[in-house]
Amino acid sequence: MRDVPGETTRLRVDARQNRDRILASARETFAADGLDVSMTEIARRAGVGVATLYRRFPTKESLVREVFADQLEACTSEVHRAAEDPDPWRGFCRVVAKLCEMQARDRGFSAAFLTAFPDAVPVDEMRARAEEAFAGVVERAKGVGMLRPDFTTDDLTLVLMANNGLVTDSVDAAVAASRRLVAYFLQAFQARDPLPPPVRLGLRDALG
Amino acid sequence: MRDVPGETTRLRVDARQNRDRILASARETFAADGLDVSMTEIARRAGVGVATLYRRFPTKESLVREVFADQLEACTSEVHRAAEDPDPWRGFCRVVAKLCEMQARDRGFSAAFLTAFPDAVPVDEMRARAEEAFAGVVERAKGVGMLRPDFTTDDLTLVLMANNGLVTDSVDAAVAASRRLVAYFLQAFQARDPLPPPVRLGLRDALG
DNA sequence: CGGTAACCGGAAGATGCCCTCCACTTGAGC
DNA sequence: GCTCAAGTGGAGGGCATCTTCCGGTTACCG
Repeated sequence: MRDVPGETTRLRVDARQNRDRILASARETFAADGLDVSMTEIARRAGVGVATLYRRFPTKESLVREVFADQLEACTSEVHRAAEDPDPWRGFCRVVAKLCEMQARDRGFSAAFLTAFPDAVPVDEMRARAEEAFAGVVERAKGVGMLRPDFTTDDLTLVLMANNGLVTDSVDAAVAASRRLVAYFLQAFQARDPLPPPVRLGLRDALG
Repeated sequence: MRDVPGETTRLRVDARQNRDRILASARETFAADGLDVSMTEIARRAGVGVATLYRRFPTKESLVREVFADQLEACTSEVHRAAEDPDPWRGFCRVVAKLCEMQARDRGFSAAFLTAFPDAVPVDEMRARAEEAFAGVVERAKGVGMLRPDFTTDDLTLVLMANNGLVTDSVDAAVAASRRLVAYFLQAFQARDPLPPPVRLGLRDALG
């Protein structure tokens, strides 16, 4: 009762355990079967009643958001890591491959990321930051002449949506298909006849 | 009453008209909004009661199958046409582009084709015949050195599934995205340094 | 033109989903 | 230990969907 409003209320230990079990169960189930799983089923797998589930997460959307918040965070950190790779092209390739693999491994994630709840605010915000970082990756990869000049950051969305279409029964099959897809994409994205990176020559150098 | 069993019973003219209207309405609605449209809605748009719809098509699956039967036929004929293109690489490119565009234009089609009712028998059968023809296209395109040797016919499924992921609000946006996707794919599929087509030299020619 | 079988539309049954209500239980502080 | 607010589970409300039922209607055939 005496807690600061707006701050997360301290939960009773059993409630805390139930909450954790719910999140774990939801994560697992969403990953395996996508977002079209009933709340009843999630509660059943977590070993709690459906009311317990709804007290913690007032709506299914809030549950989905909570479940995928950290995955989304992992995505953006992956982009930021790529932005700091000393080899711009390698960074670009790695981030594309990594994002696609994450998507392929978790069936619910891509649905949550791309289609399900497009007006989830923190998603959009984080997405915007990631996109900004990705733009940097793109520019650097173009700068060394490895990425084709007509590549745009929107093409990442294209890749992710395409990758999202690779729905299969088993996760392994999805990952394998995704890998091949990414390999094709990266070859298409590579500049036709990659030039050696441009060098900025000082006059001193030129005059020996 | 006096018709050969196993043959399609002759319908009364009003029933025939209603059946046609149902099919037209379903085609249109599935194309625009995908397969997740209620039978009630389809009946409403066709101007008939839902019972009429169910008398003609005992289940939703049967309606979907009937609606997309001819689209599927168009697909396979597209593949066969490509198999007869004098330029193998052009035939290959065209069939990939054409199939993807058809998919992008009709939102329900790709769903019906790839995911919704995977055990629809005529679908599988027709698919098998189309795949056989496509294998010929692939071989010829490889033969002239334009298609990379490690391309397999399964990659067409990869392309179609990827293309299927490009779900957008408007059809035009989907088609545009699909076009760009296909362009990327075709560049990736092209042999790295395409050789001029191999020629079979007879000794007569060589000895002048 | 009349009989009848085929046909029709809308109401209602069955199922599955998200979510709420409420009587009962339990952990936490004194 | 005792109190009681916080927590709990399952029944069921509201809604949407696919599908069936049934009383009234209509096209076909002789």
